[in-house]
Amino acid sequence: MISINYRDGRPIYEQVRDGYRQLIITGVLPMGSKMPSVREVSASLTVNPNTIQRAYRELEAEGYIVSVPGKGSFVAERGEADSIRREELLSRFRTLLPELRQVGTNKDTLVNLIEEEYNV
Amino acid sequence: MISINYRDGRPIYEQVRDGYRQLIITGVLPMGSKMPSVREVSASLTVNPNTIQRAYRELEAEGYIVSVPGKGSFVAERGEADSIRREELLSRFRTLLPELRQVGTNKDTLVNLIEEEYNV
DNA sequence: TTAACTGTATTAAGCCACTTAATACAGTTA
DNA sequence: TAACTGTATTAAGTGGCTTAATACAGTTAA
Repeated sequence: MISINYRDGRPIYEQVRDGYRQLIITGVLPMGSKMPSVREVSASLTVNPNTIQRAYRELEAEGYIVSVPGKGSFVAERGEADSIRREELLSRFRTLLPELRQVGTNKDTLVNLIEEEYNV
Repeated sequence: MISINYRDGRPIYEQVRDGYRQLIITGVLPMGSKMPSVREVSASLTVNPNTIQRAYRELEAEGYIVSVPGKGSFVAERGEADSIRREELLSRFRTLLPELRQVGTNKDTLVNLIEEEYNV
């Protein structure tokens, strides 16, 4: 379902977390669908179960999945999870702007990039 | 001159590097001016000299300062350094856009943030 | 009911980046 | 000459990430 990159400096649990978050946000994993079990992901990626557990724990804290002992983990209803994530991304966006301006980035350059993104 | 935050998860050398880069970009440290010596910063922040040396080494690699053994480190001419940094920031900006869109961020929200930033 | 699954928790160990520490060397400057 | 500068090296400590080996409780299908 997802893949990890050992040359990536980021911890494996972050790569797993971000990978599944992306699958959920893009709708590849629809609401209510069952996530692969911790042990399944662990086996398919040849990674310790504890590492996957940590990724799932964080996804649950973010509101993207719901874990039920004995049953499994399931993709949660979105909405609140998205708004939490949106604020996080907007915060990074706002941080980026003054820095871009300081190094001489043109305003139109940025607006054009946005136009391109939304005109697809 | 700058401060570091131990609760921040980022390494100290990154905080020092980013802090001085900011001082240079904003013009607080003008072109050609002398940077505080590695030992001075080390003493004022109560941090090992090697840690500061690493921050300076990276700032020099980025083109923001020039270090001369025996004389000191000096703020370099900007231009090339800024363009390297600008591409770095633009890359992050481009990465952020599809993610923001996916979680339902409105295009005008982003454009307005840019307008505000540049209308100051 | 039993067997095989599920999430969850714990303890111990290893690895590696970051950091500290203690020196050392060469060039510069007052 | 003495005190500064950047730079380099080696050794050790710390903490986060990861692995490993279990264990427990709840769920589910045979």
